[in-house]
Amino acid sequence: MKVAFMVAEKPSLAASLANILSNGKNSSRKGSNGSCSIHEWTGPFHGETVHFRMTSVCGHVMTLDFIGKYNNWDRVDPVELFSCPTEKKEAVPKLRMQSFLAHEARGSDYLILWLDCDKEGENICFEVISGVQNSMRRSIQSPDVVFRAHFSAITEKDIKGALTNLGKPNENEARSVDARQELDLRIGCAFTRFQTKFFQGKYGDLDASLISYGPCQTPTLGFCVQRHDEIQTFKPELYWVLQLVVHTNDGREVTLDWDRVRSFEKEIATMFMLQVKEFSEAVVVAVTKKEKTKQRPQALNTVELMRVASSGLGMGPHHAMQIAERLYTQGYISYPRTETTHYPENFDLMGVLKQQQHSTEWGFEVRDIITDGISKPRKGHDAGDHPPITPTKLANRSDLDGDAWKLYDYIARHFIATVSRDCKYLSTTVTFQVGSETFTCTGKTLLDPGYTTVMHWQAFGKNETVPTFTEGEMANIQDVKLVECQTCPPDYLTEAELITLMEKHGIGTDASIPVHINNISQRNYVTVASGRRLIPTPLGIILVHGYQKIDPELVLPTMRSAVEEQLNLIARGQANFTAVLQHTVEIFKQKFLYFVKNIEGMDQLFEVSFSPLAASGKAHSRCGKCRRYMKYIQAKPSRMHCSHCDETYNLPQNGNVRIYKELKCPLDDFELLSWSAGAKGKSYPFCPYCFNHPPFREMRKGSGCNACTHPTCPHSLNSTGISSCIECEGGVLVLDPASGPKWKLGCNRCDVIIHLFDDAQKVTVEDGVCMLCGAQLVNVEYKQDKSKLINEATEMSGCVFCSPYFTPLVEKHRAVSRPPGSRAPRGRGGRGRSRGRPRPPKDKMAQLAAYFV
DNA sequence: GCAAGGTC
Repeated sequence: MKVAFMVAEKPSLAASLANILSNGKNSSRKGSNGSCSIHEWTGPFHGETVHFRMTSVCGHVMTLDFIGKYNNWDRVDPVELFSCPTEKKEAVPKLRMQSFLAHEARGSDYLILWLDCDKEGENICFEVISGVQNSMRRSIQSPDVVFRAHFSAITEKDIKGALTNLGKPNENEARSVDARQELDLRIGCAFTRFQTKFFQGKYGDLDASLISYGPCQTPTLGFCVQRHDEIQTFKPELYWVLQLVVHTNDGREVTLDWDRVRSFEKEIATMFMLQVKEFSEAVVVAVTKKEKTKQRPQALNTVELMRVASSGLGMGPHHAMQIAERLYTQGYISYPRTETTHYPENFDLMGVLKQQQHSTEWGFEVRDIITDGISKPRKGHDAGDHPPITPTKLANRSDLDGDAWKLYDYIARHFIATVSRDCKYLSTTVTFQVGSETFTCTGKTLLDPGYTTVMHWQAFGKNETVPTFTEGEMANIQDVKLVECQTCPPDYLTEAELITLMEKHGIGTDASIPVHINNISQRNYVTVASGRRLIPTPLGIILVHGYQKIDPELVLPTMRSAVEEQLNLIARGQANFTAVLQHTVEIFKQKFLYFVKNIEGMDQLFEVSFSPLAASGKAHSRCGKCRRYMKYIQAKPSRMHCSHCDETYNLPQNGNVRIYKELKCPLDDFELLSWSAGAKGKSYPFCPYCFNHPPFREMRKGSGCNACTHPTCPHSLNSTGISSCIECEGGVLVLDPASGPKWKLGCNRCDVIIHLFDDAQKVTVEDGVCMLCGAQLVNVEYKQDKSKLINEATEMSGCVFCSPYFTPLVEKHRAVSRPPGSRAPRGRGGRGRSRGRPRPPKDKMAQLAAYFV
């Protein structure tokens, strides 16, 4: 039987498609990469019965990067990034997606691509094709091997229709994405590296380990700074409002609105007031009643979800999407990333509604709708991706924790609102005449709350009704006065407004908008204030003003769409890929060169707000070259700076740096420092000079004394190493001599930590080795009354792994805040031998040799 | 250490 291999963009879609196409009769198994599943069934295709095998990727298979040597920030001039070679790498190496696809496609006759129907999806089609091309039974060049399914909704009609009407993947669209990737990479990285190195090399209090530039994040920041500038340059203006208070016939007071609203000239306003003051009564000249409608919402898409999460629930878009993702994988809501606000024609609205009818929160309202019949949802926009976001099963408050519940509550209420009636009210406007001047008052009377019973935050307040007046009635004027007011500056941009601006200008996508907002906040360009308003920091303001000074296009919101217009030429086959790419790269290279040449313009702004390196930080430890104190700059990235030598030395990050007993490095005379990521983290002594300029070939840049191969220095690996690491290949467990009284050994490669001899006064590594395992012996000393040794001994030597009297005092851990991607702890256990000791070296020199293989 | 775009 022939095999048709089919690939979707994500595992959930593969499952839905398989279910539809097989009429629910498919078998499923987990794929070798642990993330993707394979669904199989037999069915008709091209006039015969074939075996269908459907799986998915997880988004892009590949990612673009510069070839290795161009990733060295110290040796590469950023301008080279506009022309240097690039390569495609696996986007998530641990998924081993290429080999997974090649394996599952083996021996297939047809390849049917079910990727999302957008340009990114088209690009992923070709990533899949290149992954499976050697696995197919026939060449992918053959005309009837590779097919593309085009679908605009995940419905039975659409999906089955797509299978019987297959097309071909669109190479032009895919190529336009290739071009976009290359442009973003070259432009973003060139500007980012240049700015970062330039300003970090000059200023000590930037508090930013990275000063990034990007075609999406920078215009995003631009919006926030633009509002800041509007606030700063705002000049308040005085204006006057004529306020009239009349009596109703039941004795209440009503303040009326002046038809002229306001006057910016006091004399004129005063003149009107004097005219009105001539009268003691206002004539009711008209009472108009009009039925008005507040429309129920359209079906929910991602951007609206993020807006409401930010403005209504106080959740940032990034956080909100993480929670939405979780609700989705737990089966509470439908796929949360979609642009569509229109339910598919055959969407089972009643089915979804019925799931909610026993809710303790909104079951009552739901049952009402079921009884009265649902209102047809408003027409929305169908982007052809996923259906709108809806609940998919009932959750009660106790099923979900805080934010997850808040988000689910909103999604459910929003859905119910879309099938509810509109809110209807009567708007009554009473018009009063006083001499030449007209005044009004307007009130609302609720006729039908409709959807606002479930979206209760949109319901009317109680005091919005207007008192009854009848036409021709005379109302007593209680008071006439002129109120002096001032125009107010706008407030800072809310996150919700920013999302709207980004959407409007096509900056980012529904999936990347939260990422860009998160970026500008994490990079310290904006802070999130109360009400989730975004206030730019001095750094953010200077960056934007700097671009505006040198080349305003760099921060213009139109820049992204201008580039995309070029890319669309490729997508539509109207221009040659290479020609467009070269042309656009060249433009940005010229912009880059101009920016570099004129960086002084931005630097002048930095000078005003930031302090030069030489004036930053606190005197700390001595420089080995000039013997003067260097300054410790704490702002990210923390550094040491010698103002006399005008040198900056990088430091290990994310921990505390202290002076280590005023000891010195024998090689360069720099004062030794000790770095620690806290009591449960890693720690080691280091020389600030060797850390940046490793003295030995085998020592990597960014290493401490625990990786130094100095033959005699008492702080080197040679003197403080105990044994090869019990977990990783090639690492050595080294005593941190500065860690007491919470003594610890740490691996100099991985994040294994061994806590030992708590509260001991002194721990030293001895010359001898353990006869059993070859580890260096250790000597421990306790104060008399603090001894934890057997018989309250104050001093003892032995092997931390093999000496039985030591084992109760030794405990293995993993450093907290271990780097992402590292393996999870494998449980407690101090004795390496228990898991099969990985070849303990026989002696110190062998140990060193083993370390550097 | 960098971009933006997919997705987990």
